[in-house]
Amino acid sequence: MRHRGFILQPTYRIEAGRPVVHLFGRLEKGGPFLVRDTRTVPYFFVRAADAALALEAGAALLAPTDLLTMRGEAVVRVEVPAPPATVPLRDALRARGVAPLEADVRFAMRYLIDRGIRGSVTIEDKAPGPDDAGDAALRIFEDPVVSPGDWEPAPGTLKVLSLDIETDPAGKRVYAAALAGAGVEETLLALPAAEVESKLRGSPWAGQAVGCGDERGLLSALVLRMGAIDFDILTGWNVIDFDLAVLAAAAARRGVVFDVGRVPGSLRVIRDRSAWGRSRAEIPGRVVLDGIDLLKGAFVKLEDYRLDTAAREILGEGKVTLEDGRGGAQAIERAFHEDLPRFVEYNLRDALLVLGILDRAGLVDLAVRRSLLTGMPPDRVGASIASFDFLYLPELRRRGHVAPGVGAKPGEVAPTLGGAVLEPAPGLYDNVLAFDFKSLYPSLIRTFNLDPLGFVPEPGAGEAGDLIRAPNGACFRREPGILPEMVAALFPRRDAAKKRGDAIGAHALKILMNSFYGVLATPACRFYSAPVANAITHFGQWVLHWARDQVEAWGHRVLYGDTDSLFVTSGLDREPARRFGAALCARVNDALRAEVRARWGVTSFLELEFDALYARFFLPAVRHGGAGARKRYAGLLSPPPGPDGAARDEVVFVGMEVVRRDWTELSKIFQRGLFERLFRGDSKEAVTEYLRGFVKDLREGRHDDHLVYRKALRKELRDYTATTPPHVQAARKLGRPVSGIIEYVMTSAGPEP
DNA sequence: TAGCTACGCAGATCACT
DNA sequence: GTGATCTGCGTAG
Repeated sequence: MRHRGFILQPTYRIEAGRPVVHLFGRLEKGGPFLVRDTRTVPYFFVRAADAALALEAGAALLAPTDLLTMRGEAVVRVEVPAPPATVPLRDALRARGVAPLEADVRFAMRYLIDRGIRGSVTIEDKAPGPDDAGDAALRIFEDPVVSPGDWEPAPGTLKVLSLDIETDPAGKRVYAAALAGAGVEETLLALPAAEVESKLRGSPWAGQAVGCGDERGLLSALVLRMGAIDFDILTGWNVIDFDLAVLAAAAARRGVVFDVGRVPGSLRVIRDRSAWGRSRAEIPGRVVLDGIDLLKGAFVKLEDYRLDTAAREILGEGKVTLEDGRGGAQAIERAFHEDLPRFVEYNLRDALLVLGILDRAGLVDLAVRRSLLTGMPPDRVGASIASFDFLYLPELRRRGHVAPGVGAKPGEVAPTLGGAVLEPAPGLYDNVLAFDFKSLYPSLIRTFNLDPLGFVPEPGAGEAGDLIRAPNGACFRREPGILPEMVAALFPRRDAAKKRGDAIGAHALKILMNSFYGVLATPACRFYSAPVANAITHFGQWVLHWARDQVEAWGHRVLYGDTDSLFVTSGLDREPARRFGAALCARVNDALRAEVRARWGVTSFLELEFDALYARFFLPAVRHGGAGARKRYAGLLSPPPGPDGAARDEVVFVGMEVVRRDWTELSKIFQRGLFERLFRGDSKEAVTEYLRGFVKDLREGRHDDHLVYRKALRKELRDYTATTPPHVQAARKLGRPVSGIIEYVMTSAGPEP
C-alpha cells in the first residue's frame, strides 16, 4: 500500500538505547500518520588522517568511505549508537584538534536530508492494510519504505486550531480557554456548569460555552477536548509565550498532565525571550505556529504586533471592546465576574481573529510552501541556515563531498562588503526612471558560478587562467556549481508561480533565494566563507557602478542608486519617458551581456528591469549640510495608463519619516500633506498656507492625539548605561518592568510615558 | 534550534574652550 | 557654550 503525506514533525525517541525516527504528518487521504524507523544510526565524519586520533577520543566505529572534504581530503565515517552520544565524542575530538564534519546535523534532519525528503513524503507499507480515507485515528507505519513525495497539500488541507485563554490580571489563574477551527468553536470556563448556563441563558453564546467547575476542571476538560480534536497546527497570538506557558504552569500546579498530542507525551514549552531566539512549543505529532511569528516571518510590517492592530490592518475588524473601549486585564477580570456573555464573546473572538488573519494573509499556506521547498518543518521555515543545509548537503554528498562542522577558525572571519550606495544629487525632478536588477545576488551567483564548493582558495600556477576571478580576487571553477544550479532551478519556478497567479509560492521562492547570500556571510553557517560572500557583493558593486557609468556615458544623468537600483532623469514628457525607460533598460542589458562575456567568458543572467516612472521625484539633502541623503526619497509614481487611460498617481516615500515607526503621527500627516502639494504642483502660496494652517491646528490642540512617539527598548532597561535616550527616560518614569515598544510624549518636563 | 551591510537621524555625552 | 563623537533605533536593499 502506497501513501503520500506531508511531514509536520520530524523527531526521534530512544527505545532500548537505540534511536527510532518518528515522522508525524498528515496523509493525502486524510488521516494523521506516524512513520517509525528503527533502521538508522547517527553518524558523522572525520578526516581519514585523523582516524587514529578519533579512536583515541573514543570513536568506536570507523568506516571507510570514498567521500572527500570540500578541500579534497579523504574522510572516514564515525557511527554512534544514539544522537546524545555525539556530543561528548564531538567535544573529545575537538579537544584533540580534530574537526568533526557534519556532526552538528540533527538526527531527524539527517534522516530526511539523506533521503532527499522535503516536506512531502511517500510511504510504502509492507502490510496491505485497509484504506484509511478520512480516518482521524493515527495510522502508524513500522519501518516502511520512505522516499521523497510529490504531494503538495492544497491550501486549507491542514487542520488549524486556534487557542486563546483568559486569566486573572496576574496571568496566573486560568478563567477560560477558547478553541476555534478544525470544526470547533467553543469556550471552556472555570465556572460551575449551572452558573454558566444561567448567566448565558438567552445569549448567542449559550451553546458554545461549557462550565467546567473550576480551574482544575477547565484544564482537565481542555486536555480531553484538545486530545480528541484532529488538528495539525495549534495557533494563537503569542500563544507559546503566554497561553501555553500559562497552561503548562497551571497544569503543573493543579496536577494535570497537559497531554494533547497524537501519541502520549506532555506539552513542552521551551522559552527563549532573548533578542535572537524564539520560544518553541512541542506537542507530539502536531505543530505550534505562533500568529505573530508567522506574520513577521512573512515580512508583514505593522506599527506594532498586538492582535488588535494586526486584525484591524488585515481583516478590518478589531477585538471585542470591554467597558467603553477600555481594555486591559482589569476589564477582563470584571467581565468574567459581571458580564459573562461579553467575556465569552471576547474570548472566542480573539481565537477567531487569529484564524482569520492567518487565512486572509495565507500565512499557514506560506509556511507549508516554504516547508515543501526546503524540507524544514513548518515551525522552522524561518531558519535560513538550516534550510541551506537541507538544500545543499544532499547535492554536496552526491558530488562526493562532506561539509565541515559549524564554526569558522578565527583567521577565516573577515568583514563582508555590502551593497554599493551611489551619491545622491539632491533636488526635485520630473519624469525620473527607476530601474532595478531583478534578484541581483542570486543572478550574480548564477552568472559567475559563485559556489562554496567551486571556490578555489589558492589557485595553482597553471590553474588561475581557467578560473572565474571575482573583483575581490576570489576564484571559482567553471564547472557548474551546486548553488548556481540551485538558483538556476528556482528562478523558473518563481516565474512560473508568478505567471499562474500563485503569489504565495512566488513569495516563498523569493524569501529562499534572498537568504542564500546572507547565510554565506555568517560564521554561524557551516558554509560561511568571507571570500565567497565578498565575491557576491563585490560583483554586485561592480555591476551597479558599471551600469551607472554606462548610462552616464550615453549622456543620461544618474541621480541615485542603492545596491541594485538606478534612478535616471529622462528629460522627456511622461509617455515618451516611459518608452525611453524600456529602451534604455534593454540597451543596458545588451551591453552588460557583452561586457560580462568579454571579461569573464560567461553568460550573463543579470537582468535590469524598468521598475517605475516617477512623474515627480525628490531627493532630500541630509538634515545638516548640503549633501544628498542616501536611502531616502519621495516620488509621485506614475503607473502605466490602463485600458481606460485612468491611472492613479501615488506618492511613494522611502526611508523618510512617513515610513518610520519612531516618528509621531503628526510628522507623518504633515509630511504627506506637504509632498502631496509639492508633487501636485500647488503654488508656493498654497503650500505656505497649508503650513500656517497646520501649525494653527497644532497650537489649537487639534493634533493632540498625534503627538505620541513610539520606540522599542531593544535591551533590558538597566542595560542602558552609556546614554539615556528619551524612550528610556520615559520607560524609567513608569517605575515598573517594561519591554517592547514604549509610547511617550515630549513635555516641558522631558519625555513622559 | 543565530541570513547580511549601509545609512540617517536625534539626543546624550564628551572634549575642549 | 559649541562642535565632535557615541549610542540607539529603524530603515533600504
